[in-house]
Amino acid sequence: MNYWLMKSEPTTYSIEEMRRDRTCIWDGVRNYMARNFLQQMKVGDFCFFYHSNTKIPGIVGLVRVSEAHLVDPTQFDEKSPYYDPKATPESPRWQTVRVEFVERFPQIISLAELKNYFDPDELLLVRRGNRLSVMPIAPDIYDRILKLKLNSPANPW
DNA sequence: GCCAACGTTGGC
DNA sequence: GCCAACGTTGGC
Repeated sequence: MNYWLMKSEPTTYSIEEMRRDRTCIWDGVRNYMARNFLQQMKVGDFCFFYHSNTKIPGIVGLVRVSEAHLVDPTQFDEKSPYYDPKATPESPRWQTVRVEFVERFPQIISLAELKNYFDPDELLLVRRGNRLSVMPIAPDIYDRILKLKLNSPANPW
């Protein structure tokens, strides 16, 4: 079992939409390192759902991989903002996964809180200059984040 | 809105 | 293959 964190801007796709849809294809990732992590995901892996580029950035819920090794269909769609003219159905460039909703956390675990509790060497997310939208989470760090969720005082979101 | 950090592109 | 220019991410 592996653990991950995936970022989404809530104006693009939020945890509320994820809860409504129950499942979605995690399309639109156009960074090779992030794609390589997506390729390593297995059915049943857990992913933290992170809201980025918003007033209070942070982890807002949990999803689970329900299908692995999917071809991202948006790369072939000329009308999609994620269209990639260099990708063809014969040799696609971008793979991804389908995820299913698990839970929306009662409180956000804010980036500020995560920075307080974790060192940059344990959690990629709080490493300076990090821009990865898909990243691995070590199992022990995953457990500690879940405990934070239970213990963290109510904060606004 | 600013800007640091970083990835990508393309000329050479 | 180098590297300057440019575009994007995303916190603040």
